[in-house]
Amino acid sequence: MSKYQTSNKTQLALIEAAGELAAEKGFGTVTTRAIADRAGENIGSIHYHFGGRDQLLEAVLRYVAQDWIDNPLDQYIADCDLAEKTGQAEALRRAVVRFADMLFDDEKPEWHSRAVYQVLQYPSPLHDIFREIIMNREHEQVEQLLLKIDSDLSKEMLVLHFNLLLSPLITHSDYRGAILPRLNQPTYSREYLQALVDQCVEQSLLRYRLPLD
Amino acid sequence: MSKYQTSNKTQLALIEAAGELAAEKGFGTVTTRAIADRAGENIGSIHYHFGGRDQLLEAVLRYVAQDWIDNPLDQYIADCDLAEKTGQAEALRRAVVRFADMLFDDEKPEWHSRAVYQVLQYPSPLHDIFREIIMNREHEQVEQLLLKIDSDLSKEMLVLHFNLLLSPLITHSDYRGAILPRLNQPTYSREYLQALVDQCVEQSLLRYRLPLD
DNA sequence: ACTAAATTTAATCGATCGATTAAATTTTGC
DNA sequence: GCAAAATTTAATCGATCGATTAAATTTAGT
Repeated sequence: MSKYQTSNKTQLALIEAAGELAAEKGFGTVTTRAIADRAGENIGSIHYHFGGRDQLLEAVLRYVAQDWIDNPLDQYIADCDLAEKTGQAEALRRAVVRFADMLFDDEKPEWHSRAVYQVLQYPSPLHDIFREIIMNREHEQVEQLLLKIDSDLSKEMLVLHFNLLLSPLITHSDYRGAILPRLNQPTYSREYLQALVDQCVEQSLLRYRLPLD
Repeated sequence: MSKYQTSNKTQLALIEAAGELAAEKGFGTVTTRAIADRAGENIGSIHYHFGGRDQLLEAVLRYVAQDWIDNPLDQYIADCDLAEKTGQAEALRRAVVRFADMLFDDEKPEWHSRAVYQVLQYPSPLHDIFREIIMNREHEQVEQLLLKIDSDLSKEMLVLHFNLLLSPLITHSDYRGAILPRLNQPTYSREYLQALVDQCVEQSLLRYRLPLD
């Protein structure tokens, strides 16, 4: 298995087609036929390469997860002096910028961010896999930073503050289909995203009484 | 049509069953058989009373929407003097409290809030209906308040600030299946929700330089 | 209680789902 | 370029989907 060159190309085409469709219609409603059609491949190849529909969707999740794993927060804030208030403020900003990059960077296919978070909405095997391979790591990275800023935060409050910091980004990703029409824009403009990031950063800097600049 | 007493009871049972299932698995994956089974009714009744699966799901949406329509923001902040900073601050708090009540009040069935926002995630007829009957009204109410607080806000920035104000509540509703396990709690505790609301209010009071108390 | 209308029920329709199979084709090492 | 392995393909499987139908039952006015 997986000996010939064409195998990889087929698998990638199926993953990308499945990811696109999942982003458009949701993981639960994507059919093997629609995937095969968009990928220009055969239904049988889904089962040959992945074992079935569910395993292909899991592969989609792991494919996107790799992008998050390859860009850990640690490497974004490696040169920040977390002992200093100004270093903490800069690290907080970079945490927001990184998260926004992961969700809105237009060099990434849109389905990367669209496909990811939705699996958290309902109980499913994919839900558990996502929590294990992405969400836990993301929370731990951010919570580690928040603890440097305020060591009094309990485990409960760390969960809350994770959401206070990043939920505007998450809602802008999840509900872009509802928000963009209100903005009369086809995609978020660079200026709008900049304002979004700035406001996320500012309100957290205010919350932790860190220097605004 | 709709002449006998039993008709209303059957329709309500079907709406509630469909709402529960939609909240659990998503609108797209709910089947007529599952709805009929949970409601203790017959599949044929779905088509008899509503015309089909899609129309029943639309009825579910309108049923929940009525709860939002019956509790407009205006009546929550009617006695706030929006000309005064303290009145603006109090109105902002009540806007957050109201939204949290709509999403987390445990006197409402959980599926009310779980079912609502998910339809905004993908293009669909339900998506458009929801935007028309709920989302536009909610945005207008909050944006009207925000304009009283800061009349310089552009239409674009009003959209952004709506999300800055309320997105922590939205993510806590949408992702409760992912957040609650991190809190090791079956449901959000009263204390946690209080902290969530307080933080939402505080960060917006700080943003608009309104008095904290 | 009778009757006509409204509602509920069980059975069945064609379409489409994920999955499987065996044959056809392509790829790679030699 | 040959042979063996890997991959792709088309056809088909049973299960389940939303929808429909006609018969059975229930309801409400008289």
